[in-house]
Amino acid sequence: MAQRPSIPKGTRDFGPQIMVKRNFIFETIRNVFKRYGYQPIETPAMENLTTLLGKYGDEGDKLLFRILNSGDFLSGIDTNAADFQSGNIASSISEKGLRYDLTVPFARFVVQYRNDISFPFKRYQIQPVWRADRPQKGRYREFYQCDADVVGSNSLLNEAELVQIVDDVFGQLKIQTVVKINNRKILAGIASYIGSPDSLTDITIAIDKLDKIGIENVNRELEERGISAKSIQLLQPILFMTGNSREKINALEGLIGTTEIGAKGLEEVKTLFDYLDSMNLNLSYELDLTLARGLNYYTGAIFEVKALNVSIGSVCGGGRYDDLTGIFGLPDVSGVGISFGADRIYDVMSELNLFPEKTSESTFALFVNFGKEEEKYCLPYLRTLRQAGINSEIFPEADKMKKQLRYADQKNIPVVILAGEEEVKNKQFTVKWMQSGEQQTIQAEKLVELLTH
RNA sequence: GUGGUUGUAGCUCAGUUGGUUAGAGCAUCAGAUUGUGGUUCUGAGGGUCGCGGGUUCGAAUCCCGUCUUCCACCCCA
Repeated sequence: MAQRPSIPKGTRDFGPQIMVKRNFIFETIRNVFKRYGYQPIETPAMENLTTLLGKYGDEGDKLLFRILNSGDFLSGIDTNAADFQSGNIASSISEKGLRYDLTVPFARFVVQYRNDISFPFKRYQIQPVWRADRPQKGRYREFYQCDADVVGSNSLLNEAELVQIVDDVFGQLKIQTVVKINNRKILAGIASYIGSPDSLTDITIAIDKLDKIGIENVNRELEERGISAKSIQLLQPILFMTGNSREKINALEGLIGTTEIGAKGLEEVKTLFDYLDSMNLNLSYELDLTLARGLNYYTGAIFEVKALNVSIGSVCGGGRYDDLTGIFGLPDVSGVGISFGADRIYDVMSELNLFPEKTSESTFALFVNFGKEEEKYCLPYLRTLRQAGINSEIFPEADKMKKQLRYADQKNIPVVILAGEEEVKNKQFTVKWMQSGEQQTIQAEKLVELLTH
């Protein structure tokens, strides 16, 4: 009754060759995080739904994977009731869900361990998250996020530092990127300026589509969403705004600078750009008013990093959240963070052929196995090589040499060490360099020396 | 969640208006070669034609459902 094995939609297996590359990405990001003084934490794959629900907006709630309660999950539920529908009983039969991102679990963590944490707290976290989205290229249902966050500090220096981290990471990975920067307070200022403070989300969604569908369609959509003609009129100069980041900021001051929240947002952005301008970054960064970012909890700066020259969208995103911990009972702790999408970074690097050839994770030397006596002869030297930090192995059975060399060839092992009857008798090894095919016979005690040079 | 798309050997793909026992290349394994891989030659194994149902004398081929893939919308890493 063997059935064809498979894995759920939108999930993937990773073989050894792929894992070497994935680990390269993880290690690069992890090392940068450490360099900036961030400390690691991990949280469970599943959280209580009360922790997760309502943090990501209606769309986000729909994309949460829910975990069915164990045991008789229908006990206590009237299956004959008139309102017996999935929507109504969902909360009764499921109380846990897979995490949707790392930021919300982190906020929960901070509140829960507030007495053990000294602020500002800088943490990094590299773990998978799950979204019940419809998969596409660069969009998976299980993927890794690499997050760095600072909580307990309002300073915009943190925002600047995160951009620096982005610069370091993508610099090391050799990916060309642009950081799009916006500020929720500016968006709120725009909404307030045009007299529709409650329509902030409608307006930002509409602005976001400007490039795609054009000004007329955007205006029509705003109208359909119930924005008044006067508001739309006031919005036009903002939609048509051109120039570089500084010019846009200056232009905005004459418009939304009159609103309290808009003025605050502009001031924050100016400060951030001042910091960034003094940092000698390699990547480019720009104010992008069309950047809205759906996550509900952002209140200040928002970032999105796009890789240049590829079809895949954003590879990194983040922003400031002033009251995420407040939801869990710890008010007045502001945080700001950034999240690298490892899987998309992988896709970008694949597409652009950016992975380095060399990998330190594979085997360097293989002892060919000629039989029981020869095995015994090799084992102490195998141990010595390993202790010297050389990745090495012995073929586990005395198969044909052809097969053993083939194994080395396919595993890309550069060095093969042969010890047959002759070598054992003379306390020697024959070392074969696979790439050139050259081989040399040396005294056994010279083996480590030869291979470490 | 809405609309479209894809699925034949491990991989990339052929497969005639519906017609015998579904093919090729690459990969795998074995041999040529008992201490030498990549090249070459010879041979072999490997298929519930995504899955389930229907139409038909007969289905990889036509119809319906379902799963999966990719794409657009939505949203996002």
